[in-house]
Amino acid sequence: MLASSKARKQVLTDFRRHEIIAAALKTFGSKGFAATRAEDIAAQAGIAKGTLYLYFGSKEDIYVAAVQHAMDQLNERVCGRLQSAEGIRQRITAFITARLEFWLEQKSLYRLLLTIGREPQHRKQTNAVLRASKQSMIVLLEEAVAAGELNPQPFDAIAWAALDMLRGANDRRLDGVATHSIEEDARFIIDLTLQFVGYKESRSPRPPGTSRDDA
Amino acid sequence: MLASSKARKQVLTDFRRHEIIAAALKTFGSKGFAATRAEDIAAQAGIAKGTLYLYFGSKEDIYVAAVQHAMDQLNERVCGRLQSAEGIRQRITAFITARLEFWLEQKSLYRLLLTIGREPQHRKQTNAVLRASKQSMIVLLEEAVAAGELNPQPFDAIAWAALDMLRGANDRRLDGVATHSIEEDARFIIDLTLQFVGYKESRSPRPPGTSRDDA
Amino acid sequence: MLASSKARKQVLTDFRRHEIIAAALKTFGSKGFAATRAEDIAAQAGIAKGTLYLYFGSKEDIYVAAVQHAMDQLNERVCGRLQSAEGIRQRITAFITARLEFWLEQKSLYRLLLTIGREPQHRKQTNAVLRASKQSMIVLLEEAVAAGELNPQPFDAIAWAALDMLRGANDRRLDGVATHSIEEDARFIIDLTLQFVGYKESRSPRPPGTSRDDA
Amino acid sequence: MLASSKARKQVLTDFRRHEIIAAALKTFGSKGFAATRAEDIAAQAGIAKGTLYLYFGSKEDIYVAAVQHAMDQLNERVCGRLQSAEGIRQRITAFITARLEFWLEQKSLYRLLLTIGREPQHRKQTNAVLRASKQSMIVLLEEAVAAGELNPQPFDAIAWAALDMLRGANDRRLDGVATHSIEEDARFIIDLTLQFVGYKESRSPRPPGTSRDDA
DNA sequence: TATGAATGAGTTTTCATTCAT
DNA sequence: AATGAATGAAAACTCATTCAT
Repeated sequence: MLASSKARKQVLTDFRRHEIIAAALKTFGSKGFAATRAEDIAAQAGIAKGTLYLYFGSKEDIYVAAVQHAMDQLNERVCGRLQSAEGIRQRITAFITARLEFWLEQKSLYRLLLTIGREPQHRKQTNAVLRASKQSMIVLLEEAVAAGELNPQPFDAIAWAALDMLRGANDRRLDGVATHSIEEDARFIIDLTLQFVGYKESRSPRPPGTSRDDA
Repeated sequence: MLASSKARKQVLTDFRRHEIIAAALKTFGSKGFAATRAEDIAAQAGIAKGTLYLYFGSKEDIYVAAVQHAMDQLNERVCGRLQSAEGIRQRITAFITARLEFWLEQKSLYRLLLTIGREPQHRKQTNAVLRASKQSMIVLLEEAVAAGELNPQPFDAIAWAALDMLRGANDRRLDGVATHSIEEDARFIIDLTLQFVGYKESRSPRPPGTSRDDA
Repeated sequence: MLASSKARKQVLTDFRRHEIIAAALKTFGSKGFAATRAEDIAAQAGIAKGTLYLYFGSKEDIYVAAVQHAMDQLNERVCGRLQSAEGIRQRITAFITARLEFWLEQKSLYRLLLTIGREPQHRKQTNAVLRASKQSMIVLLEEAVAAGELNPQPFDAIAWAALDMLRGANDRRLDGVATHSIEEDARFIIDLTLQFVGYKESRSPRPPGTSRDDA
Repeated sequence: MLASSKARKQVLTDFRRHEIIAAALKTFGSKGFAATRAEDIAAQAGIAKGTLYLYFGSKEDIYVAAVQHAMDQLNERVCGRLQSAEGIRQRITAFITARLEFWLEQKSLYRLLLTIGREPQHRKQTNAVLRASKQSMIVLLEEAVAAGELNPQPFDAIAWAALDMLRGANDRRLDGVATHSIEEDARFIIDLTLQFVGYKESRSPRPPGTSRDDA
């Protein structure tokens, strides 16, 4: 009974934290970090200023939590997409497209990462997030090697390159200066990436009972 | 005499402005824009707080001037490099390398552009700067078409891609997480770009009637 | 319950605002407007600097509120006095005396009106206040005409004259250079005014069933 | 020779001081005291900021000098007018009219006296100025007594009253809310004053060989 | 003597954070 | 737990005054 009460309390706390994070994302994203007052976030969340400090230690803490939350969401989204994707082309497409779509929905957070995320005090967290993304991409490519779709090779550089292009595409889209659709952007990045790693379309993805490198 | 006096005054003013810009770059670069107080810049420049406002109208004005100053320098540098470069490979190499080197020297400013440069109020200037860079790259490629080194094709996407990769390389280098040398980064970007636009080394750049690699 | 809570809050807010106005009057009055820092007012009110801005938007706002507050009080005072006054002599006496007494008690505010009240940006409000006073005086005289105590005539000039003398008397009293008592000052102004408008004491004020002009 | 050189220097210094005072009057008058920067005065005077401090110790000093200068001018003007005026009516008319005209020309200074002149730190000088004016008026009336135009009586109150009305007329004129011409204002004040002191027009001013009080 | 660049104390206002209710 | 009134540190910017030239 006591345990259940505690659990219930925990759920409530989580709920409040989440509400605050959502409000923070909206507000930070539209006004920027510096221009957002604690009160703005509270108002957006429909609570009082003081309540904020019951759930977070400071404005910065809220920022950090918001980023973490968003990254979790992004990962979830990407994973979901990858589940139903087969073959390196489809999988990279899922990886790229999910990211383009996600940030388009999360403009606010994206802008946040672009600005305050690069201020000295947050650079570390931001870099960690980016490195994680790159690592996921490498894993994708390694799996393709394992599946016999690609030849073994160092993937570090091309993974960064793909993410860099992805970032550029995002920037331009969110700045309203994009000239291509999400699909076109994705297609371009994927083509360029696959071309670079020497992928041949003919090598059908995982045709059962096929040996790897018989080019 | 009067003219010379005026000229002397102008020189002095320019000198002070430049001193302030230099101090601002250093301070903004290490503490970020928001965390830098006008007084910090003054201290770094070795002048009084009030003096700042004799040369600039506001903290923002200093930022804008600093960016302009740096862009001028960058352009000068790139132009210088291009002068002595022949053939598309050499020219793109110059273009990329100059940029990698420049920002490595101007870490402070680079960080500035990454943070405040992306705040809503500066997005426009920053985007203009980026678009100008992309345009330069396109010009480079078009010249290669004119010289018969490349086939005509739309270069917009690949130009953005190259700049995106360049930016990524810069980011990682300035964040201290780079894993390659400037030369390697440059080489990678150039290779990827040229490969994408269908450049064959054999088509020797402008030495008429000479073949390079005839594998 | 909610209503009562809101009401209580309103009362508290009004109380604070009033406290601040009182403190402002004291401080402005003794140091002048320009020399008074926001912090001085806060200190006098026994609150923190920032609290000021919870109740007023700026130093100027406090000034405007203080003037409004005082004018309300003055009007109330004068009205009260007029209620129990009969006949033009008694009524003008009430009108003048109430004003002399009021400003003697509100030295601070009086000084405020004399200084900042005449700065270009406040001239309008100040003039409105003065015009309202003059209008009251005219009404008084017109009522005496209606009551048959005075002959009809233009009262504008004499009303201004009376207020000018009143102001002079106030100035000298508050500057500590007055040579007469309030009663003497009042008596003088009233005599001069009534003499000018051709008032004869014999004409007893409103003796019922009496015709008007039988001089 | 040395003496002449010193004298010449003195003349130059006086000239500069006067130029500065003139500039100060113009600037203070239009912008108010607080809003006028030392530099504004210098610019108006066509000299450099630093030069100001060669002739005056501070902004306040300039203010004090400006007031003194203006009062000297006013007195000169009034004296001039009085020279050619005979009889108490003409003389008071001269006294009042000269003042109305003078301040109309010296709006700037008038406004200055109305605002900063009443700030605590200047009240003393301002009051001295006012008292001097009142004293002049009393002298005028006493002379009329000596000339047999008026009966001896205490003139203090009526002198203040006249000056108060004068001030009111000036205020309204400079605030642009005057409803009468200078002549009408003057006439009104004079009539009221003379009426109060029991002046009879028939008593021709100084008709030789006439006794005083034969009412 | 004249200058005007440099100074830095001083002012208003904002807002993250606390804490009594 | 929730509130929001109160706090006061901090920051941008101004301008009277100084002083080296």
